[in-house]
Formats: sequence, structure tokens, C-alpha cells
Amino acid sequence: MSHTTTPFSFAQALVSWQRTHGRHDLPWQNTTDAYRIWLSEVMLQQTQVVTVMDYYAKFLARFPDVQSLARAEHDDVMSLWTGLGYYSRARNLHACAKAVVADFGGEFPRTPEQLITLKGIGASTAAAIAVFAYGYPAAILDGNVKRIIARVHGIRTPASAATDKIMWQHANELLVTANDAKKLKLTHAAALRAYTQGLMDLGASLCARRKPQCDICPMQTNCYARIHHLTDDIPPAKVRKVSPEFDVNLYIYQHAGRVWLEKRPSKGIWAGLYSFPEQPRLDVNVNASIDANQDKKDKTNAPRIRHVLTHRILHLQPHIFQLTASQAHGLEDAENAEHGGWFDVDDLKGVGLPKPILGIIEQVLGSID
DNA sequence: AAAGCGGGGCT
DNA sequence: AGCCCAGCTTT
Repeated sequence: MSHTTTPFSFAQALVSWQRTHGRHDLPWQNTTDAYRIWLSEVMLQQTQVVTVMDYYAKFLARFPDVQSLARAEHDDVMSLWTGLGYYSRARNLHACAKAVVADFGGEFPRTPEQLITLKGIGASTAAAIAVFAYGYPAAILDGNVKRIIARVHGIRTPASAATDKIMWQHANELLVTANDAKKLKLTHAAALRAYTQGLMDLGASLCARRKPQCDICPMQTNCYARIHHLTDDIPPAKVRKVSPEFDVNLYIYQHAGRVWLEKRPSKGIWAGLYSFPEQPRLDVNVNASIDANQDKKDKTNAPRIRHVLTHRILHLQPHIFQLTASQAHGLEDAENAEHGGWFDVDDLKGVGLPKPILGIIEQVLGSID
């Protein structure tokens, strides 16, 4: 028996804390189904738990397993992502499901090295899937973990690739070991699951960005930021550039209870979703663009919508037209028909829509009834 | 290495 | 009104 003090174990303290104070009843917990865990991890990328809840339930009800998702129509998948944002996630999700079925016999691979080869799965998501589905030892590094590591180790360099490299080293060094598990009287797999969940839970609660509750934190005596009263300064605030603003005209063509929508290009904002025909609105051009539609009757001055994205601010000006039968028919010709079509406003299931476009459709629906 | 990519919750 | 969120992909 040694008389020296047992060194503080971050991993053991975290696992113990998670088991008594962490979350245990989230919809994607208490399962080892890699499909469910993968779906939750992708939805949770840059998205808060409370936001994901509803989308997760509806997605699972529609596509309960990887085979059903792999068989799905792409637009059907996109429609379940309407409003959730970062739509490349949905496109990659579908491609990933197809790859799992085609290349892995419908079973998600078990190692981070293999998981990371799949679309939409990066290093952190691969590790989370490997831990939660298979009890495989791998370190995650999400926003929560970065904040915890920055505070515990006093890392004050701004966010960058170089800082991430340091963070990954710490994340791997801190990971709960087989010996830790033994001390905790847990299997290594159980300890890994509690540890990984514990990082997320601690970052989402006590070690929040603002007003961390250090006085009840299991790491309080071993945390650089706490000891030096620097939790407000670590991690350092990110410098954010001013978002450029864009004015956009939206052309809403209606006929016989249907609305004309066009599939957006595969790159850029809202890639692959359906939206109204649009054109940038240069002030000098506003009248010209309206004039170009003067054969149709612009019956609105619908209010302009301000829509904020991460890197830009959009001012969307809807122009609503009720088309005659011949005008409506005219739209179907030309090359428009390749990526556009008439959609029943009462049945937009299976159509992926950007949030503000969905909002406009709902508003227009209400106003014409 | 830096930029692009949504939308919402919270203060 | 600004910051951040169970990040990944493209340039």
C-alpha cells in the first residue's frame, strides 16, 4: 500500500460523474444499433439535442433500418431534413446508407478507420459510433470536448488546425483505459460508453460556454481555467466576420392549387432542395425583372423576409403570380421542366425545402384560402 | 489552412 | 444581437 496520494484520474472521475449525474434516457441511448447511433450522431453535428429530437423520431419511423434508407428516393430523404439545416448531411447520409448495404453487407464497419471512409463521417463521428455501437476505444473531439480540454489544460490559442492537433492529442491521452475500467469495476466497453457520454454531458451542462458551474464540477481542483479564474477567457472567443447581405427575388407561380418549384443546383446554399425560381435583386434591376414578368399578374407585395445563415444574410422578396392555363403550360416547356415541376401545395411530402421557402408556402396557402 | 454550409436555442 | 451547437467537405 502506497502512502502517496492517488493521482487524479480525469477519466475515472468523469465516468463516475456520468453514471450519477449524466443523461441516460436520450432516444439514441440504450441501444447498440449502429444505424440508430449513426443517424443520431449525424443529426447532432452542429445541432443541439432539443432540435434533433423531433427529426430523429420522424426519420426513424419512416426509415427504421439502413436497408430501408438505402432503398429510399433521394427527395424523400431530403424532405425529412427540411428545416434541420446543413443539408449535405442528408445527401451524405443517403449515400452512406447505400454504401453500407452495397459494400458492408448492411452492417456498419466497427473501426473508426473504416467508418471514416463513409460519406459524412469524420474523425469524431467515427469515434462516437465505434464507442457507442461497439465499445471500441476511440476518442471523440466535438465542441464540448474542445471546451473541456481547453479549460482543463489551459489552451488559449485560437481555433485552428494546429490547435485541433493539440486537442486530438489530449483527447487520446485522456481516454479511459482498460486499467481505469478495472478500477471502476466496469468492462472497458461500458467505461468507454460512460466516458464518451460523460464528455458530452459535462460540456452540455456544468462546463457550458458561459457561467460554468465549477463549484460542483468533478474536475474543479484539476482544471487550469478554474484554478486561474479564467473560465470566461478559455476557450477564447472566435473572431467572426460580418456576413454579407444579399437581396433575392422569389417568383411564386401558382395554378390550380399547385405551385411551381425547381430543384436547386447540387452546390451552394440549399443544394438539392426545391425552391422557387429566383434571381438576385440589384436595385437598378428590380423594375426590369418585374417587367420581364409583366405578362403575368403580380398580385402581391408580400413582405420581404430576412433570413440569417451562418455566412450571409438573405433578404427574400416574394412575388406571387396566379398563372393562366396557357402560362402554366408554358412553364413546363423550355429546359425548366428538367429541374422544375408543379407541386400540390397540400401534398409536399417527399419534397425537401429550405425553411424560409416552407414558411412562404404555408403563408401563401393561408392567404389564398 | 481557410471557407462554405442552416437553423435555432440561449443570454 | 451575438454566440454556440454530439463537424464534415471542399477549395
